[in-house]
Amino acid sequence: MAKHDPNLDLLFHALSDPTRRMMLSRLAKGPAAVTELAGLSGFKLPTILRHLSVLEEAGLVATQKDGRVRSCAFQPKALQPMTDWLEDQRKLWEARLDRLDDYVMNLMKEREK
Amino acid sequence: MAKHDPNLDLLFHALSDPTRRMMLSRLAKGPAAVTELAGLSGFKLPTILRHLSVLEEAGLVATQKDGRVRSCAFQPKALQPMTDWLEDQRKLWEARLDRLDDYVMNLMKEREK
DNA sequence: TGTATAGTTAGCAACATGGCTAAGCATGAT
DNA sequence: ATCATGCTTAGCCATGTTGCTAACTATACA
Repeated sequence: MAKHDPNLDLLFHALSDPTRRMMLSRLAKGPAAVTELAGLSGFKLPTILRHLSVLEEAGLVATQKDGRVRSCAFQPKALQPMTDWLEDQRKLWEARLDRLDDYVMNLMKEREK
Repeated sequence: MAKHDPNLDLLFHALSDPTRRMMLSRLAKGPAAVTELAGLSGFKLPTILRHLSVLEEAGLVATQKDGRVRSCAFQPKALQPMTDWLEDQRKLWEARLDRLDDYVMNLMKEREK
């Protein structure tokens, strides 16, 4: 029940950009170098590096250098806080529906009297 | 297989702010007026209205005026594109693991020779 | 050693975001 | 009719984001 999870801010923000989502989709299929990601997106290298650092700060991508090439790898576990949040919301929503249900049932019982 | 879904941009962006997530959590429990949302957050009304419009544009909240009070309601269906995207990513990732698995199996078979 | 390749860094410009105050409008209560 | 309430709009300010170019570093290859 995190009141103000900065991790979620970073996660959702990272995913709110189509270029970053494209990068992630590529990386979900396997690791790739920065230049390949740049090629796929059509953006210049510095731009991609910035996006990459956003993804890294959100924990969605881990990178390491092999010689002069930086290899980027998708980190699926980083999505967990998001799915947890979704689940929390669903629970709230369903509890609400349950209460509504009770309410309606009571109304119907009252009517029968 | 949306190449550049602007809907997802709006969705993820809307969820990237803690104040907006707090508003959503409140609304998941049932409808509320703008003033109540402002009270919960501690921010001023205009600020909350701005957040509200972001949530509305993402389709996450629907509002309507009853007299002079605007009632806000959570729209859980709006989360669907996000869960779909998550599912797509998961598939990509698992396909990758499958290919890795095949690769390792082949390696082991080679070794047996 | 020299040259091409792969990143990296600094910094600029345009625009978006998130907070605010002040002033306005519409509705409900007296 | 008047006043309080609840929302709405306009506009300001500080900061963050997203693209770029230019200049730099570091590694591989000949």
